[in-house]
Amino acid sequence: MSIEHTRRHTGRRRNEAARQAILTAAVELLGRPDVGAASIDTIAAAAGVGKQTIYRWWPSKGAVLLEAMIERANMEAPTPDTGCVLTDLTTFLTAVFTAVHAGPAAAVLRAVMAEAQHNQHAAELFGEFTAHRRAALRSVLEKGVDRGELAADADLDLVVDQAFGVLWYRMLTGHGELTAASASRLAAALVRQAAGLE
Amino acid sequence: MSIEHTRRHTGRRRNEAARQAILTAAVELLGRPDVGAASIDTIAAAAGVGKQTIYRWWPSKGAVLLEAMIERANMEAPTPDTGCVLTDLTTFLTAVFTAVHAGPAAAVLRAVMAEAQHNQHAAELFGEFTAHRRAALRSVLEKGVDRGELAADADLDLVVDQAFGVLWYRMLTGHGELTAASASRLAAALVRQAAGLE
Amino acid sequence: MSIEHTRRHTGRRRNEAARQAILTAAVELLGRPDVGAASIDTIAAAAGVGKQTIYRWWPSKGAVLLEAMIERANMEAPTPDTGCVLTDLTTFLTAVFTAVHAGPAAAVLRAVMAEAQHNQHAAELFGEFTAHRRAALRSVLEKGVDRGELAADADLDLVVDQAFGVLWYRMLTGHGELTAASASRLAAALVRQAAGLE
Amino acid sequence: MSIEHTRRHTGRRRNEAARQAILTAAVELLGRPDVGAASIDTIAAAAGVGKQTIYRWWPSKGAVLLEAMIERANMEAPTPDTGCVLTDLTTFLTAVFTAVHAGPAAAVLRAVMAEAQHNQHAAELFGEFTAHRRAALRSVLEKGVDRGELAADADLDLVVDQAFGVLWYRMLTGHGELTAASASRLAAALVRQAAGLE
DNA sequence: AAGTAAACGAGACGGTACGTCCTGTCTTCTT
DNA sequence: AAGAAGACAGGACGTACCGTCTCGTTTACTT
Repeated sequence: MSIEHTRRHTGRRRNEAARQAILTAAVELLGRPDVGAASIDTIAAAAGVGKQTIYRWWPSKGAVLLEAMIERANMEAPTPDTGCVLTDLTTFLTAVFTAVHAGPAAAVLRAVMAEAQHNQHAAELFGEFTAHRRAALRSVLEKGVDRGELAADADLDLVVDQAFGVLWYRMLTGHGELTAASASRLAAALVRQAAGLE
Repeated sequence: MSIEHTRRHTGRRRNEAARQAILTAAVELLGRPDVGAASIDTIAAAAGVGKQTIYRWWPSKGAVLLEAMIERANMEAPTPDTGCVLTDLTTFLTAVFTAVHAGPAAAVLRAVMAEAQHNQHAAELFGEFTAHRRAALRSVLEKGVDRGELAADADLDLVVDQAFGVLWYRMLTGHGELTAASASRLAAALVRQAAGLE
Repeated sequence: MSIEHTRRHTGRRRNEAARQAILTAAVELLGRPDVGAASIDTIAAAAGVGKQTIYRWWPSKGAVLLEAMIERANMEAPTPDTGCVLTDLTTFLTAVFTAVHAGPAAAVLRAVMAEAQHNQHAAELFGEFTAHRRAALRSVLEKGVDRGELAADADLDLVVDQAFGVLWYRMLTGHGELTAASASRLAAALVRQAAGLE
Repeated sequence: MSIEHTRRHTGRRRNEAARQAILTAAVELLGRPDVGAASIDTIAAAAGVGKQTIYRWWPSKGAVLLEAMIERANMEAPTPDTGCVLTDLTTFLTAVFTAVHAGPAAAVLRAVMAEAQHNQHAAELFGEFTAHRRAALRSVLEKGVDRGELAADADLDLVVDQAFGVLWYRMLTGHGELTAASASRLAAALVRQAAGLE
């Protein structure tokens, strides 16, 4: 028997309402046309929160945005399993492309990326996020390999990077559409590429 | 009506040494491990130059970095024409990947990208730059179509975006190698993908 | 009508140890060379006490310091009555000067004064304190008047302000000694001044 | 012949208008009934100035206030020389008392004093200021000694500290008037005290 | 040679945002 | 009910940059 229950926690608990208000305000401000409107000060003011409450729980602005992104922007796209890798991949990419195309997600993602380029904290968190996303997509492709739809020696990491590469490249440069049609074409091309050469 | 083509210019000319010193200092500072060390102030100080000399010739920090990138980082990759699209594409991507892999180019590119996310000037200039780069790569692929190596209905814009997408995605997330071998694999995969399905 | 004089008090009583710890910590921290080290947070932490325990019993930081001053710094100088006003005054001022000269009292007094300049609570409490101190000194002088040692029309309020004025002025500016010798000279000068002109 | 004129100054010069605006705003804000309204932020805002412009020229808020005090509050009281020490002292103290009694000077002086209690820079500057003021008053008294109006062995430093002590003590505690009548009584008392005892 | 004009190094300016610190209040669990 | 712990809103602090604006100096073309 372990003692261990010396003292679990003491003092006031984290205010969930404040946390939500901060994330909401962050997303809302990033959605504004005025780029750069989302500073820690303005987020705190918009959320009706002290700046310290932000810094108590997040190490940097990027971390706030990342969390907002994950929670708000619903980037947790499904990893479908219909038995057909083309269908699965199309579904996955369509979900991601349209999520980014329509809502405020693109602004948030772009801001997170920018933050990660000159902020250590943000870079690490962003790295974890993208790794997780790649793993999700890879698992979809691996099922295709298992079923023999894709070549056994296909370079899945490369395929994954091509998929997310197109997404990020178009989002960051602002060129090219991120439509459902575009996602379908990309999915088809990638499957064709990885299917092997009969 | 006065012709007035007398007196073309009066006063001191632009100091090329200063221009070079600014670009060099910018690249050098971005190469530092300390991210964020490259501000206009620090660049000016490092170059032994007044800030106004920077703003006289460039509209924003992003513009300085972009020019530094083009001139220093030697991003002007060749657009080879050997008669074989796989060879041409491999050459192109290898040049780009290794340029980014080795030198300080990656740091500069990442900084430019970050700048472009919250700066109008920088975004436009960056857009022009990437459009130019895409056009270069596209011309390589178009020759492949003309020769029948690639399918006539291949979505070349998508292929281009996949190529640059992988580059930028790996550079920005810091994941995945940007080696010559990696470039070759990507070139081969893209040609396979666009070759058509006979 | 219910009498209800059962249950005089319910709940835990005030913790005297906590009170002492707070006052001790306040004085100790003010004695530190690092000026400004004494905040409510640091006092609470040093005393091993919650902040609320401080605010439950004192309305402001100034009030804590004032109480610490009165209790610790032993500012409750005696109001001697030997039958000789010069002796009494010398004793009084020597006690005050040396108390301030030696111990941590000066730091506490200076902090209280500073607090009182931008804090309503502190100002009022400080006003009461100084009024009480003036009354004590005045009573010493009044006995001298009664005995005919001082002129009947002597401006005792002015004499009192001269005495405390020298003390505070030297303490706050850090100039001039606050020694026993100095106290004696001041006492003699004030008696000479107020004795009238025979 | 010395060369020496290597380069006197380079770059833009200090903006005198900004300096004046800062000092004016500081005094104006301290005059407000709302204690604590004078922060660096509010002073900068009221003066239409960036905060850095304040920090570029003054090491602390106390330094700003001190300079404002010296320049605005016209604390440079005259050091009269009429040949009669009582007249001179009365004139001097009346000028000081009424200056403090009427205008915004008292608020500024109190704030400077408070600053000096927890700020090294401010303390040193304040020390210089008060030393200068003491010297001025002392020179008035010394002439009285020279003329035989005051005792040759009078403790002039003590007299000076009594005069300024009464001023500061009354100002800081808010008790007692600082009127012309009050100044006259104090002058008379101090002369009587220091005149010697024949 | 003298005049004129632009570019230069230097650096002060008004602003905005940062991240830290402190105050006084409030919750939560423990004594 | 009081205490220790600690989160909360608010707000000041002092620093770092940005992009603009003087300064006095230097360099080059025009007269």
